Amino acid sequence: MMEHAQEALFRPVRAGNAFEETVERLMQAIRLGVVAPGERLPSERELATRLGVSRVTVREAIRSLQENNYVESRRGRYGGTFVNDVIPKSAPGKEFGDIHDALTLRKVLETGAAESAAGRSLGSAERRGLRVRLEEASTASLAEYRRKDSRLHLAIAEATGSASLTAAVAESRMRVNELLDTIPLLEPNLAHSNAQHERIITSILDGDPVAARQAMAEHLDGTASLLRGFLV
Amino acid sequence: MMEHAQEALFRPVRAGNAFEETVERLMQAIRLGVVAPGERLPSERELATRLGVSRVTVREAIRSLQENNYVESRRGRYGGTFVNDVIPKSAPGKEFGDIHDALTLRKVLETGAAESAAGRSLGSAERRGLRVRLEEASTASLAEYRRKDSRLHLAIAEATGSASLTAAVAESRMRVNELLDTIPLLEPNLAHSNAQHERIITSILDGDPVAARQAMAEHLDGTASLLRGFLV
DNA sequence: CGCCAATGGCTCGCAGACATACCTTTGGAG
DNA sequence: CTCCAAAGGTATGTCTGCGAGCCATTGGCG
Repeated sequence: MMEHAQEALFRPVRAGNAFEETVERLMQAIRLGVVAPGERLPSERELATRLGVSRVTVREAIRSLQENNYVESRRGRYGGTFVNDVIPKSAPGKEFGDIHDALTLRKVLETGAAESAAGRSLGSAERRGLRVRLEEASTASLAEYRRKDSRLHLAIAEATGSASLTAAVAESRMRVNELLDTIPLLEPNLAHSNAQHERIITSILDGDPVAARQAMAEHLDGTASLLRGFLV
Repeated sequence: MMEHAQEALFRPVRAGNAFEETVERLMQAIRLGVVAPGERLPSERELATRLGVSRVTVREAIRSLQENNYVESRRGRYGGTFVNDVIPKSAPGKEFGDIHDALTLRKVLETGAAESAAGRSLGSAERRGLRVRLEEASTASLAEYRRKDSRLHLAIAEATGSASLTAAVAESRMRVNELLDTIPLLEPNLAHSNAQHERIITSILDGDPVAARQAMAEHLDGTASLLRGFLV
């Protein structure tokens, strides 16, 4: 019997209860900037349908986000639940094994996504989307950088045309962002990142998978060593 | 708002109910050969703990496997639930989008895993494990090939030292295996695969990430084009 | 031979999540 | 000005899954 493979296969079937999972997803959408501050979340009924949970559970999750000041709800038609500007922080407490695990998975997923995206023939809408995200990230302030950065990386994953891969990248980024939130973000890092983003997107749009992978790998290695340095 | 990233983030929070998820996991362990025919599954109590579900749910899942002749249970000390030799088949019914999705994710994960494994300094136990799995796969009969093949690929994922990556590979393989089960497996494919496995493992043991990735990519492209040919 | 530890087999009450229905608020359309 | 569609807010009965405990069976150990 393969002892180690069992650890992967016999891991818990559900990350938490329906409520916790739902909170986690909504947090992801907000922290990754998929729904920006000031924007509206889908309606409770729509979220319930799409997330596959009851509306009661969605409401409990939203309530918990309200109490932590992530969102505000307004009633009536054209009402809804809106994302606030202030985004609270989370606490650290990670172990080395977690860091290796998270960074290994991220590198595999994101370098693979970059290569895969570069290998496809992208539609004009997709090409424009990538350029827009790149522009947004490059002009972002320090405060909003992490969110714009995530949106760019998610756009790259989407450009692979694989929903599973996009979902995996989103989850992976959440894990890594939790780690990144515990270390400072400095202007020089930001400038460096922007230059790397430029190279990645150019390579993808040029249809050069090797260059895209290479550029993404260098980009990720930067934050990876930063993390290892700060946290170990 | 990023419309497409939402599809990934607002996907259902739970794949199915606890029972279905549990059946799925046990099926994975069996179909991927992590628990071989004749071997015993962990006890119900242990599975309940590790899978994070109640023992009642584990028992219902096992019951369903029994009814489909995957396993048999024996009571008493040194009893347990044992995997049968006969492994029933599943029905097809896939769409093109699913295939692209599954194959894209698999390629990203497995080429990444091969490269990552080759980039680590492996312990002697890990090196031996890889050689054993390679030997097992190369001497496998047609009937047992898929299982031995999966065990080898899982061993490669494990060699990255990332539990998340291993879990992702396991899930990805299950999806692709479902597709592979619908097309014939021929002797020439098998011989070809074995040669490729040889190259992959050699590259990993030699610590050559570029060669390992390249070899894995070629290996996967083989079955990928086979699949696209048969199913589209 | 008898004990007993570890396994599968079984039952019952509770808590979480669900489906459904209805109420309240709001602002644009007519 | 009225209406009403669409959003959040609330209540209730049902059911799945869980926890915990106990029973039944088996084979090795003393």
